[in-house]
Amino acid sequence: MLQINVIRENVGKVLEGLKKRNMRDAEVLVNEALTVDKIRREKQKEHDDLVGEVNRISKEVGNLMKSGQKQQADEMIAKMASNKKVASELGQELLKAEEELQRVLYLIPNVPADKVPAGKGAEDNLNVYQHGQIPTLPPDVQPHWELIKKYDIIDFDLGNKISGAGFPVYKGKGAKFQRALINFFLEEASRQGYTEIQPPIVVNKASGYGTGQLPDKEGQMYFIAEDELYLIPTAEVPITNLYRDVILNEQDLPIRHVGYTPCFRREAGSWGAHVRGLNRLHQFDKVEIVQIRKAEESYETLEAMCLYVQGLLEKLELPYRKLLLCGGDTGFNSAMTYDLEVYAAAQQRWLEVSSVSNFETFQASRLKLRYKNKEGKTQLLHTLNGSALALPRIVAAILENNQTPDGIRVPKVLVPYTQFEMIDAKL
RNA sequence: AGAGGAGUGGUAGAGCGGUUUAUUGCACCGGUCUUGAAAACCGGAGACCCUUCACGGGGUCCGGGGGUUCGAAUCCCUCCUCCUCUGCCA
Repeated sequence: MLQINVIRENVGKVLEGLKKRNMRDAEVLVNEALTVDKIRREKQKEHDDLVGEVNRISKEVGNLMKSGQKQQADEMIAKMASNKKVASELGQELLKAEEELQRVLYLIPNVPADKVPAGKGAEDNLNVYQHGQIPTLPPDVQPHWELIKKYDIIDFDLGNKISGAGFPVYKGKGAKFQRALINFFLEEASRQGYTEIQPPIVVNKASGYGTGQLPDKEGQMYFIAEDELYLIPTAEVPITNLYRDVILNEQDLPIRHVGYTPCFRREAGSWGAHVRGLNRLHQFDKVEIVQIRKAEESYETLEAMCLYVQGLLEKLELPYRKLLLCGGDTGFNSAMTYDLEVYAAAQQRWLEVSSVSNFETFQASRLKLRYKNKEGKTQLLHTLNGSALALPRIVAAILENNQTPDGIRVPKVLVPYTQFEMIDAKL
């Protein structure tokens, strides 16, 4: 959520930034917010002045009562009755204005950073870096959805039976490979100084609002109506919300966390032609890194986090490219996002495996996540996160790129975790 | 899940309708003393909103929400969380 005082003081810059997102009604929303804010401030002042007077008179009544001047007290009470009524009405109006302002602010996305290019969608993203050789595979190369059947490691039919589409069952070496990847990612992050967190995988409404999934992505999360809980779409939600309503001390910073969780996404309306096999799932595993930083160091941190994820891809021997997302493709909450995509040689497609974002104060202002600086002033912090990494497409790329006549070659760095070097015959 | 008890500032813990602008201890910060520190003494300290160039002023906050009252931390309703006992269960 953008802060209203920031919008008020930088209308031009905010509008110019939002233009890069190629969104139609930015100006309308911003103007609406400013109008409601003006009303809110007027009501606040009227209300406070009146309540202040009522408070003063109440105190006098107390004194009169105590000194036994009941009649005079009663007179003052009578005189105050109308003031009280007006104050209560003003209070209602103020509340309404505040709610209205909140509602509008929730609809305004983050302002993209200066470096973010304007653009409509994926075609306008900037390819800023590419690494690794695109593998040349023999003509009889198989896509991963064939390979998982050949070696009986991931079973979509079984998942269909017990749950539904998009809930695969991992079996044998397939299951062990998942576990190996999760452990590898967690260990690598720990070694870099990230503190491991194992959070709940359901969250309440307040957490959904805290990181911005609500109200923007209401229909995209699984919801348990009976207990009013949401299945998390990413570990970002519970981990970042650990710091909701928190004022940190400067010496507590920076905060660096890593966590593994399954992630749940309804993906309503997003199944298309290229969605096969592991490319898109309702439930998948992901290791997420989260950082909380002071404003002045957040962009440096974004680059560092990105380089860390790139390092993981290099250790896994996967060819990848790094995209700086354009305004239109940058998520609602993010000020700047890099996507990392690996090349899956059989599909001959780039698959997004990580998204690393700086949210600046957008989440922090919803979360009320602040720190006390050296001067003793409380300031909003910046939040950042990135996938490090999401498993299914990594698995897809490794299966496709590393296939040999004898089976799938496990990347060297994973062998200590898998305890096997090839995914071949059934276990 | 049922019965009972409890939620107050960083923490412990008083207050249970009107000198509460929330007592006090500890922890914290500043000062005096000291070469420095400790001790002692003195002082300070929260968050949010509105207003002001600023100094300052006003309002809100005692788990959340609602109510009673001229006046609520204090009384009532409701929800949440924690503790004890009982039940159930990985």
